[in-house]
Amino acid sequence: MIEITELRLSRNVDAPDRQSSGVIWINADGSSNMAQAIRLQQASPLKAACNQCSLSNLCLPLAIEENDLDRLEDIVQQGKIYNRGEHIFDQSTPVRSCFAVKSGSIKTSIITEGGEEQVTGFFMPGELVGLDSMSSETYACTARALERTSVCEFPVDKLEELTGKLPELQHHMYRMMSQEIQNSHQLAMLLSKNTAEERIAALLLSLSSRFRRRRMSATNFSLPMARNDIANFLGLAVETVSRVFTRFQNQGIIRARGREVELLDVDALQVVTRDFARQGQ
Amino acid sequence: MIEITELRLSRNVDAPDRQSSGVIWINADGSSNMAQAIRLQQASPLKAACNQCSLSNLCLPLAIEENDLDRLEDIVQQGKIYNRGEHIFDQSTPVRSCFAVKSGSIKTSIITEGGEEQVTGFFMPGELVGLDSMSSETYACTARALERTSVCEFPVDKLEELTGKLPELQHHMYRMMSQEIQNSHQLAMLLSKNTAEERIAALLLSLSSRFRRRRMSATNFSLPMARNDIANFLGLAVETVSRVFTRFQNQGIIRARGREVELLDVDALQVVTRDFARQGQ
DNA sequence: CGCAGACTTGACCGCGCTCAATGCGAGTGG
DNA sequence: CCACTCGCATTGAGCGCGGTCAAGTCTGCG
Repeated sequence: MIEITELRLSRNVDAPDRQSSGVIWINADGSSNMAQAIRLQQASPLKAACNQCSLSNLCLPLAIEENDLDRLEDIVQQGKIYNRGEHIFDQSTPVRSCFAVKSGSIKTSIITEGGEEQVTGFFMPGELVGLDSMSSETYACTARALERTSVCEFPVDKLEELTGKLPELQHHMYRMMSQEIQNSHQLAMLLSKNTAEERIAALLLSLSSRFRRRRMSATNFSLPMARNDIANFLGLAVETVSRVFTRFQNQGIIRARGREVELLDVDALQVVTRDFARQGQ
Repeated sequence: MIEITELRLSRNVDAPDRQSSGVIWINADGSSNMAQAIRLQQASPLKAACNQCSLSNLCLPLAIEENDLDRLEDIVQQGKIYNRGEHIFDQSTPVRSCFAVKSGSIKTSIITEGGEEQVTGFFMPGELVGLDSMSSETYACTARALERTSVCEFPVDKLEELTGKLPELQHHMYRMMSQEIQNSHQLAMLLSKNTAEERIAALLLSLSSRFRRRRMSATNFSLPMARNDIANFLGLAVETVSRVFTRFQNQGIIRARGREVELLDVDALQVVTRDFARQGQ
């Protein structure tokens, strides 16, 4: 049985990531985390602390033995920050790295010769961006930050070298890449067979399950992307997305104000996505 | 610049594959190749001869040094034959192997809970099937032979083990898998943005370029799949596919009788696929 | 020869796109 | 503080592409 709730990368996520969000916060005693951060960086300039990362149980470290973890930490560059709209990498430029989202979110898209954009995916914390360009000459897509976003960078040449030495990591890479293929096939299926309502219901459920994995509310979250991106991703017009949202709202299935969304009737959403399948049997 | 001509796996192909087609032919002198084949198999029961395969320059051997080739031959099971409609593997069954097409052709598809089928790809000689299930527990799709088809089988556990030892092979696997992701994204794009004519033109061009790689005619070939499969793959109704074919024929762009197709005006087809892009700039 | 499955063709209609206007919230400057 | 703007989201009216339904034609195969 196939769950349609995974439209994007089932490599998962976890936990509140306050300490990894790249935000400087002020403690009650007036101290901030900035001083610590600077001291940490100075002590070990590029060395990351995957073992202390709240996402470690579902990011790449998940596939690695405790004692091999430092080998991964040797190659990763941690904690780069991108502001909303900034490019993490650009289509057709030479591939250097793939990236793990630490906090925030990323969208990837392909630009055609004519300048048309096609959004190919949304990436949430703990998910890996750039697998579609792994071992390629140039990036197959462009990755942009949807909000203030912090990422960990894995140079592909070093990553390849490491996976050659750590069979479990290699296995994990294969699994994630084939997952990526499957997700893309699921998307293709959604695009070719389903109505606007079914597509949007599927997306909402996908986001919901991905928020749940981060131990955040699965029914109450805010969309990281604009309506425009949703429409583009799902092969719809913006107006259609808007109309479906209000239709769902009138039916009492969801409540939406701007990007804030509340799922009031998850079962109903699941019924919508399976609607087209019912007549099959 | 992105070519839309690659809807399916750019891992390529080559050459007439008469000797690898699994067909027994009779020579002018009355002798056949069967005796030789049997003798060969007896001499080395399961050992394949990748170095003698006409597809070796574009299949997996392409990534391997001459002297390492026997290590690949050790794990491959060569020359299994499937008749039209037979299953190479089934969705949701445990993953054992991925397969390279030697001759014939394969379609892969996902079956939903409701019994709906979605064709996810067509595979021609030299192309690798099953990458979407690499390192998974169970196959993500079902693979069926579209005609009499011979394949080489690579057990995934042994393949993984081998890629850990041969960095170039690992690199090649990554590249093929990311290609697969890219192709699937291209398909998603086609499905979400393009008209029926554009989709079909793109498919014809994709097939054309893949025939050319096998040093066969790029303008004169016969479709391995039924109209039904084309429609399903492209997210269209069979009737629409039919109508577009006749429309193209009336415009003098192609000539089609049943599965036999002749591309009369390749440029016109390319214009069709780029049509939607023109208004972008 | 006759049947079944694949393909083609035609008539009709609905979903979702297009075009256009309006609503709304955030940021900016007077 | 309000007025203004800009980007984003919503809502409405009209229509065209492609799906559906229904015949009819072609083709291969027993």
